[in-house]
Amino acid sequence: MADRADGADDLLEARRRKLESLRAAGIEPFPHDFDGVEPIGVVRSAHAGLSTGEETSDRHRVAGRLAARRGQGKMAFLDLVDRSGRIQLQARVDELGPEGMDRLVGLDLGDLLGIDGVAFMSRRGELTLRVESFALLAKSLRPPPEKHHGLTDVETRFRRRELDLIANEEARELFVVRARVITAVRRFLDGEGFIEVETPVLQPLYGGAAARPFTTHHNALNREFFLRIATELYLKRLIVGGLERVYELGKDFRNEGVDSTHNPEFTMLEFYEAYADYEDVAARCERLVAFVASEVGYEGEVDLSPPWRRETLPDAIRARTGIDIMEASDRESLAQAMRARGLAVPEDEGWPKLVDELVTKHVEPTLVEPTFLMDYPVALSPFAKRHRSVPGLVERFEAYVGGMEIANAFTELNDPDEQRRRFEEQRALAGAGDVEAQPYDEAFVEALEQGMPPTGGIGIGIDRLVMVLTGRRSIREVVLFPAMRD
RNA sequence: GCCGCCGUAGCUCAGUUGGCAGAGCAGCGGACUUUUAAUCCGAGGGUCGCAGGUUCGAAUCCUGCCGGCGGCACCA
Repeated sequence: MADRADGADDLLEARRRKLESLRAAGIEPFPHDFDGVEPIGVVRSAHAGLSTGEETSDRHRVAGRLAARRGQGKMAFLDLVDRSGRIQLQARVDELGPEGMDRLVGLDLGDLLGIDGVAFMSRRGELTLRVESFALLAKSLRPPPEKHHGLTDVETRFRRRELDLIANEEARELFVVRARVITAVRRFLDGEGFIEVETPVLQPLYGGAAARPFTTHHNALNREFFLRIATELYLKRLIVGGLERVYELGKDFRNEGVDSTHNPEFTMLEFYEAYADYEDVAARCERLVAFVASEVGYEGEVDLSPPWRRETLPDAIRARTGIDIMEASDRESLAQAMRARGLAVPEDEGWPKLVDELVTKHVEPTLVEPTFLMDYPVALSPFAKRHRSVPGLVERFEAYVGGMEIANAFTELNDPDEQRRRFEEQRALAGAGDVEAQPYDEAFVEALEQGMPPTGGIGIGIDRLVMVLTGRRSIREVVLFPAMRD
C-alpha cells in the first residue's frame, strides 16, 4: 500500500510528517497524563451568565479533541470537544508568542489537546477560553470525519463506532443515556431489595427461551458448551436457594436472524421475586420503566407512566381478527377459522404456532401505547404456571411499547412434576423437528423438587427499552458495535 | 434464503442520452488580529465496491459476487 500514493496516503503522510517534526523539536506527541482537567460542560455552566464581550479572570484547564479551526495569522479560534460538550478556544500570538502560535495552529483536526486558559465571552456571544498554555496530549494520525456534515454513512458509523462518536454529538449523547438507563435499572432494583447476581454465560445445557444457541468447545474439558440464551433457569435455582429477590443484567446470545429489533447478542435484564405472581411483576415492571424514563429525562410521545393498559391475549386476538382461540382450541378448527377470514395459514405448523402467528401479525403492531398482553396458551409457555381460573392458559404476559415486545414475564411454574411433563412435551416437539424446543434440564427439575416458593419473574430487553426511551427505530443505533457481516 | 434500493476523493455529495472523473469540507503552499460551516489566492488528491460481458468508447447498459439499508421469510 505504501507504493500507491492515493489521497488517503497523502493525508496520512502529512500527519506522519508532523509527528516526526514534533519529535525533532523535542515535543513528546504521546505524553502520559494531563492532571486536573475540568469537563467542558462544567466550565460552560460556570459562566452561563456572562454577557457579550465580558472578560473574567477565571482560569480553566480542559482537554479534548480538536474539532474545528477558524483563522490563522496572528489570531485564531479553535473548537475543543470532550464528552460533556464543545468550547471555543482563542489563540493569540501576543499571548503564545510566534512559535507557540504556530505550534497550536499547526495542530491537526482530531488531535487530542489540553489547555489552560482564561474565560471570556466573545463579541459574538460565544464562551471562549483564551489559551495561555497548551499541550498536545495525543497525535491523531488519521483524518477525522468532515467537520460540518459529520459522518452519516451507516455502515461506517456501525463498523467504526469511534468515528461516529467523534463526529456525531447525538451518538455520544445516546450512549450516555444508555449508560444512565442501566444504572437507573440497578438503582431501582437495589432499592427494592433485589441483589444482583452473575450466572454462567457458558452453559452445559441451554434453556429459558425458545431460541437456537451458539455452541462452543471447552478444550481442557473436551466438551461442548452453549452460550446462554437466557438466565432464567439458573436464577430460579437461586430463588430455590433462598435469595428471594435476584436480578441479572447481561448479555444473552441467540443464533438467529439480524434485523432492526434483533442483534445476536443483546442485553437482557431478568429479575425474580419470591412470593409474587405475574400481577405483582407487571406492577413492578411498569414502575421500573417509569422510574428509568424519569431518571434519563424521557420526553417521548408515548406515555410510559403507570398503570399500563392490560388486555388478555384471547381478547386481543378476538378484537383484531374475530377469532376466538379458546373456542378454536385445536389445530383444525383454528386453521378453519383463519381461512374463513381470509388469513394465511402456515402449513405444517401446530396450534401454538398459529396462535403465535395471529399475535405477531395482527396484535403486536397495534400495541403502541404500553400494554401488557396477558394470559398465553400453555403450549407456548413451558415455564409458566397454569392460570388460576382459565383452563388452557398460563399466567404470563408480554409487555409491548411502540409495537415492539420489550418484556416477557410469568408466574413461575414451581410444581416439579408439572415441569417434567412440560419438558416431555418439548422433547416431543423437538422430535418433530422444532429446533427451538427446550432441552430437558434435569438439574433444574431437581432444584424445583427441593421446593421453590411461589415466584414471579420477568425478562426485559434492555436494548429495546433504550430504543423506546431514545426514539430509535433500529437496535443497531443503540448497540455500540452491532453484528455485521465480514 | 427471496425481492427492491444503494455503493464515486479521507468525509459529505453531484455526475445529463454511453463520450476527457466533478464540487464543498479536510489536507498541502501562501495572505489575513475578533472568527462562528471564517474568507481569499494557488497546486494536488480517484481500483467510480469487486470480477466479467456488451460497445469504437462504460461511473453510466448486462451478468455474477461482496457489503449496506428496507421489506418478506425467520425470530415468544
